[in-house]
Amino acid sequence: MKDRPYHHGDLRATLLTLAEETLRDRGPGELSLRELARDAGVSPAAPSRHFKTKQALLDALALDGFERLTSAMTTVLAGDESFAAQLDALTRTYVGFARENAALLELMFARKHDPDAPPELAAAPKRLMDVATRVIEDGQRRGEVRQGPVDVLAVPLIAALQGLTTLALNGGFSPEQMDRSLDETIGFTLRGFRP
Amino acid sequence: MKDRPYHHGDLRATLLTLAEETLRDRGPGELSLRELARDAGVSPAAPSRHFKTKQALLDALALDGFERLTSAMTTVLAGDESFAAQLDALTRTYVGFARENAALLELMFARKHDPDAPPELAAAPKRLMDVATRVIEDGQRRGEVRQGPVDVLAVPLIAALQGLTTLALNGGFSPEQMDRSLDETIGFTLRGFRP
DNA sequence: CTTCGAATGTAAGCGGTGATAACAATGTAG
DNA sequence: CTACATTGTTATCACCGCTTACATTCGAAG
Repeated sequence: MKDRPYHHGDLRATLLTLAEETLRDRGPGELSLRELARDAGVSPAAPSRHFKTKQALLDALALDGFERLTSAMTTVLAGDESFAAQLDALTRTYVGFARENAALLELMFARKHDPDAPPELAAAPKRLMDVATRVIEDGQRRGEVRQGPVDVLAVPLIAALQGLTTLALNGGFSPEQMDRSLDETIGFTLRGFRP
Repeated sequence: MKDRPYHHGDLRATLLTLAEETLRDRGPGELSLRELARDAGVSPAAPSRHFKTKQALLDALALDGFERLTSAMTTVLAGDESFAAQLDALTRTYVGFARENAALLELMFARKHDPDAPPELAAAPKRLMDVATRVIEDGQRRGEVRQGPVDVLAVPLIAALQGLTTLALNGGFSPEQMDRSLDETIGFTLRGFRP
């Protein structure tokens, strides 16, 4: 029954999976390395081999979240539809991710990663914005978006998305309000970008 | 030397002050009730008389933050200037607050206050949005803002502000980038509201 | 003024935590 | 086969939030 092998074999991945579960349904801060170790069936000190510190575990989680969100937003932009359609898709993907990974998204944008976070993590938001940048460039090329430096234009977009979700999670919105606000924000953004 | 009175006299306020200091320059999570007690020169269990739990202390901090921000935004709208001017003032006040109270703002919008937070705290974001709502109503009355339900229209505004600040804090912006993005966001919002 | 209850602080201790150091088992490259 | 690197274990430290039982002080009613 208890002849578990001395080496777990895949502890790092297991820890990440378990951590994300706990994050999802009990929030960050409820996350304990010792508990993860227990759940994984290893000793309390074992996780330190893979994550020198608890913050490192959180950083890894956040980084993975950025990658998943960025990739989701990228793949949804495959076709060459109108700017309005792309914007709509982008927004709904973002909000969808936020709905299903609320705590993770919060972790991703929490200011805990300062000031000396792993460089990849520090660069992750930038890569997210690059997706928005591409959409805007496309729109400009089609004449559907007014001219201007794309990297600056992209800020209000991501900001609106991020703000909308944190507002939705904390502002005490009903789902219907959230949906209306979502539509409103899309239309709002569209107007803001109009030539 | 050590004939401190048995009763501190103003422990609750002292704790809040110390807590906000720690919050400001060491971030949340670094905040320890025991340490606060030490700094206040009081026994480790003393704070529990004023804040039954650590979360209660954080909630009080967040609530105070909401009140300060709301009041700051309200007072800056005294005159009856144009919508553009009011929007500008509102935005700069918000961002100014964010700059000076980064960790506090994060705390205010952190999803830790769920699902059974003190009702006043749950209502605080709503009151913040009410300020934005008033500005929008004014704008509509002047014909400077397009028609529509104000409570829905206000969402993109606050969302953009909140998103902009969290992006600024975590997105690795330089101050100049932040300023440009701020201007861009104001202009963006103005366009979005245009009739 | 005295008394007595409420408010506030203290002392002690519980279970839990993250981190580290010293040691043991396993995998792997030469 | 052997030496080394990796991964897990054991033991321990300092700290934490919280609770219970007790001490002191304050303030108001008699």
